[in-house]
Amino acid sequence: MDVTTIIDSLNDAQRQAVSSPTQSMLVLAGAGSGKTRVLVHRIAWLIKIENLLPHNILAVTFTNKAAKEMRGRVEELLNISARSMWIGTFHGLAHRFLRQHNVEAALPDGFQIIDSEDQLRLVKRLMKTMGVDDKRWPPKQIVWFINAQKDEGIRARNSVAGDDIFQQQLIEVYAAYETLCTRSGLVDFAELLLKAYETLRDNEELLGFYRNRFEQVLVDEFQDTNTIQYAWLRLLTEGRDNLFVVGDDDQSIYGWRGAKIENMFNFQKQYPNHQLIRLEQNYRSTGNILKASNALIAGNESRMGKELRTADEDGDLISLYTAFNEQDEAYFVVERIRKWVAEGNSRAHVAILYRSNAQSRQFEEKLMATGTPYRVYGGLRFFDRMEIKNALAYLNLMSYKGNDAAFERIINTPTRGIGNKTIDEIRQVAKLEESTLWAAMITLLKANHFTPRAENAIKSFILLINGLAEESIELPLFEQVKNVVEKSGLIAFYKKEKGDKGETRVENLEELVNAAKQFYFDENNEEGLSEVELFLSHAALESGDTQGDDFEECVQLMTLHSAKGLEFPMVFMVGLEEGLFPSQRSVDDIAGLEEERRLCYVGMTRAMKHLFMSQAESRRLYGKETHPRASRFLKEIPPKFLQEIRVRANITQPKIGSMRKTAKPSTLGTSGKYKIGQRVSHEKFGAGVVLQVDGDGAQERVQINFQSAGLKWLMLSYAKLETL
DNA sequence: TTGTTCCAGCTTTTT
DNA sequence: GCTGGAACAA
Repeated sequence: MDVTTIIDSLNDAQRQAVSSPTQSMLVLAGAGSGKTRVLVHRIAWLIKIENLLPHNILAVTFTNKAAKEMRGRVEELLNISARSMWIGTFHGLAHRFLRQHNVEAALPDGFQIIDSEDQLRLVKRLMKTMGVDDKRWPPKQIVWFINAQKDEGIRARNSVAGDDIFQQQLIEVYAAYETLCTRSGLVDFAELLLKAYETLRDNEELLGFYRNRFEQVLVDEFQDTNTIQYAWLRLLTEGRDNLFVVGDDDQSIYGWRGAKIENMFNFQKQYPNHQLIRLEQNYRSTGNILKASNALIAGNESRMGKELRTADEDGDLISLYTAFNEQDEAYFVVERIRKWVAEGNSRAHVAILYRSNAQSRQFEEKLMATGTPYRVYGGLRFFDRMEIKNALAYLNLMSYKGNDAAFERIINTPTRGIGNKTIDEIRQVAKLEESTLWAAMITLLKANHFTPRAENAIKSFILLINGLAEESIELPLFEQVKNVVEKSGLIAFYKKEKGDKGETRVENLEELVNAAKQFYFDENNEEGLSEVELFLSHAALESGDTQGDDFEECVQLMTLHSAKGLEFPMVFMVGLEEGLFPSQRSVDDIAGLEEERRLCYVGMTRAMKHLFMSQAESRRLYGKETHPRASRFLKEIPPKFLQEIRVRANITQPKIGSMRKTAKPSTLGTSGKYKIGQRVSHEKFGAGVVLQVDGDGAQERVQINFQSAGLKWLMLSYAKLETL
C-alpha cells in the first residue's frame, strides 16, 4: 500500500486535511465538497502512513448509517478489518463505554435503554403519583426540560430555580425521574451521554487510559454537537491536541434540539494550535444552483465564511413556480416529474422537499392518482411500532425485572384482567417502598393484598414472565422472540383487532422474529452482552433507518431536515411561503431565522442539475384558507438565477372571494361525462360510484368509491375510466 | 373493557 | 380540518 491510493484522488485542500500529522484540525466542509471522503481517507492515512492501529482511532458520527458507511469505506479502501476501531454514534459509543465500565458509572449490570416514548410515559406516570398538575406542566415540556438540562450537563441537584415556583416544580420532577431511573436500571438517550461524560470526568484512571489510547479523535457533522458531546470530546483530547473535526456551520439545522453551532467558534479558541482547512470545491451542483445558494446563505450574520465553487457549467436556472393553491402546486410538481420520467429519467432521482411533514399529503394524493411510485421518508420506524415495542418489553422484563417502563407497558397487554386499580396499588407501594414495580407486585402478593381475581391474574403474569425467561435460556435468539410473541398472547391479541391494522401488526411481529433470525451476534462484542441483551440495545439505539438509502425506483418525499447529506439530480422545494418556510415560529428571533435560512441552503444544495422552487398563493392550513406571501428567501436569491414558470396562462385565476369554491370540490362538478352517482369501472380498482367531481380541464378529477378498493381520487386525464 | 365523544394542539428528528 | 389522547359511558 502506498501513499498514492490514499491521496491521489483528492484535491489540494482535501489532501492537506488528509495528510497532516495527528493534530487538531477544523475542516470546514461545504455541501458536496467530499466531507465523508476526507474522513475516510484521513483514517486510512493514519493507519497506513502514521502507523496507527485501528484500535487507537476514535471516529464519531450522528447516525448509525453514517458510522456504518464510514467503517465500510475505510475497510474497502485499505482492504483490512476495521473492527477494532471505535466508529459509532455518540450514543452508541457512550453505551459501549458504560457497559464496559458500569461499575465505575454506578449502573447495574443489566441496565437498559429507554427511548423518548418510554421516557414520556414514565414522566407522565411519575407526575400522576406526585400529583403534579399536567395542565400547568405539560409532560412533554417536562421531558424537554429534563433532556435540555442533561444536554447541558446539569443534574437535578445542580439545577437552580430560585423563587420561581414553576421552575421548582420542573426540577422536582427531574429529581424524581432520576431516582426512578436509577432504581429501575433505566438509561435514556441524554443520560447515556451525560453519564459517560461524568464517569470519564470523575475517574482519573479511566480518563488517562482513554486519552492515551486514542491517538486521533475524529468527528463528523461537528456543527451538530451539543454541549455535553463537545465536553466529552474535550475531556478525551485535553492535553493531546488531537481533535479532528469536520463540519459546516452553514448546514447547522438542529439548534432547536440542542446543537450548538458555537462549538465551532469555541473550538477555534480552545484548540489554538488547530489547523483550519476550507473545502470549497463543490462536486455536486451546477453553477447557477451553487451561486444562488451562496447568495442566499450570505444573508446570515453569524458564519465562519465560505464560498462554494464548481468547475461545472452554469446549467439550468432555478425554476420558480407560483401556484394558485396547494393543489395546483402538487399538480405542477407531479406533472414535471411525469415529464421528466417520460423523457427516460429515473424517478429515484427526484426529490420533493418540504418544511413540514403535513405537506406531503397533497403530493402523495397526486402521485397516487397518477400511479407514480413514491416513497415518504420519516414515518414510524420498525422498532418504534407499538406491537414491536410491546414484544420487546417482554424480552426486556424477562432479562431485567426492574425495568418499570417495560412493566408498565405489558402488565396488562394483552389484557389479562389486571385493571387500573390493581396497577395503581402496585405503583403506590413501589413509591412508598422506593422499590421497582415488579418488587412491589411481589410484596403485595405475599401480603395477600389482592382480590382473588386480581391475584390469579397476577400470579399467571409472573408465571408467564418467569416461564418465558426460563425457557429462553436454552433457545437461540429468534426462537426466544418467537416464543415470546406467541406465548405472551400478543399475536392472538392483535389477530382479534379488526381491520387491516391488526393484520399488519401480526405481520410486523412475524417480521420481528425474522429480524432476530438475521441478527448478527458478535460473541466477542465489546459491550460484553448476551445475544438478547445486544439485540435489545440494538433495537433501542438503531430503531431502523428513516434516512433515504436504498432508493427504489420511486420519487423521494421528505422534509428538508431529513434531506441533509443526500443529493438528487432533480429537486423540488415546495411551500416557499412566509409562515411556512420560514416557519412562523422561527421568524421572531434572528437565530431562528438564520437557522431557517440554513435549512433553505441545505435544501438548495441537494440539487445537482434541476432545482424547482414553488409557492402557493393560497393554502389551507389547519383547516383555514390562508393567503401567505412569498418566502423572503425567494427574494434573497438574485433574480438572475431565477426563471419564472407560468403554465396557467390560459386559466383565469379566480378572485380571492371565489377561491373557497375551488377548495370545496363537490360544488364544482363541471364534468359532462361524470356526474355524482355515476357508476364507473377502472381497470385496476374495478367498479365504483362517483362521489365528487373537482376542477376542470387537465386538472379535473373525480372521487370514486370503489367496491373493493375503497375511496380514491383520480385524475380524469390519466385514469382510464369506463362508464357503466 | 371497550367503544364513543370531546378537546387540545399543530415545525423540524436521532439516538 | 385532522389526529391522538383522555375522559366518560355502557
